[in-house]
Amino acid sequence: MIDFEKSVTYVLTQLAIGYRTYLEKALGEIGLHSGQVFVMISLWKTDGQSQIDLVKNLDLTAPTVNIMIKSLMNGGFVECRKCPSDGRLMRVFLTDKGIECQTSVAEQWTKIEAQSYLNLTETEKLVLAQLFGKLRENLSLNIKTGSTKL
Amino acid sequence: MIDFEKSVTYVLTQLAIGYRTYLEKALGEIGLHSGQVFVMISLWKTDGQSQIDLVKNLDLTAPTVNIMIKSLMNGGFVECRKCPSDGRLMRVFLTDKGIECQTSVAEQWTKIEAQSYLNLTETEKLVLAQLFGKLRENLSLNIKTGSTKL
DNA sequence: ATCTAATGTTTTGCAAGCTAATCATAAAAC
DNA sequence: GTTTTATGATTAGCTTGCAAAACATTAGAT
Repeated sequence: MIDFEKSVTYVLTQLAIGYRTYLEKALGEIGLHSGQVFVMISLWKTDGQSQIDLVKNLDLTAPTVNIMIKSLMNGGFVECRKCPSDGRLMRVFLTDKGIECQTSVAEQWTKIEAQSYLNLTETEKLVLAQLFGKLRENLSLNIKTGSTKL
Repeated sequence: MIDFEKSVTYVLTQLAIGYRTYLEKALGEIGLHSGQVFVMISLWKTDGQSQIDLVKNLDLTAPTVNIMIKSLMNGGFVECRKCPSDGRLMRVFLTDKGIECQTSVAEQWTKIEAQSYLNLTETEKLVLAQLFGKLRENLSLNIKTGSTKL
């Protein structure tokens, strides 16, 4: 019988909950939530994306992104404008507030990274990044091919 | 400026979403959901725990566990009995169905693990476990001491 | 030009996590 | 013995993720 608690699935899931808690606390003062910040990260890279762009870039679903954008609009971080050339598209643009808060977010983010890396050597950091890459490959393998059945 | 997308926080969060999706699909036929299965894993180890026991063992909050137990009761996986010696405690016991499904869950879980490990050597598996351990330490550090402020 | 397809957004309804507040019971103080 | 305090369970309300279905608009077929 498999030892659930030592499995990647188990440990990684637990870690992710921890990271979410950290993010919530770190972003609370800025006015962002743990999920919304990922939308911001994508917009800081490429402003004016449509929802479907964000869906693809963030690997989330349309309803998830849709709701997050609404919250971000309420918070004054982004604003939406219908694309004039294609009425279906809703382009999302950063407001000044949305642009400016990047610095604060980066600060908080850097602190969490530093804490994560507390007792890791440079080599270990590299190895971790590599292993994460492999895990991601392995998982997305089936997703991309569509054969999600296990 | 920090490269958000290459950070542990970012990558690990994305991975966790992937694992959740996998779990949902793998457990769907069994009738369990991705969160509930962690309660089951704890009960398979120690049956008859109270909610507060589960909260501590799973590192979750009381409301989260409370709702999961309700769902698990609805699904017929567990049943609850008030502790006769302490009326506050609600002990959670596995039903036959709850005990029996462990085999199926282990099967599915093993498949996900196998897929995770597809292109990893034995050494890499060990290193990954070690690194996960360190991350967990680093994160829970502040949590345990109470100084959650960043 | 019209009808159908496809594409993008939104709504609805669920599960999973949280905080804060409430209720029930037990333990402790007095 | 009564009151206060502490503990465990629950409720209410939020964010975040999903699937499925509905809606709006564009593109394609005829």
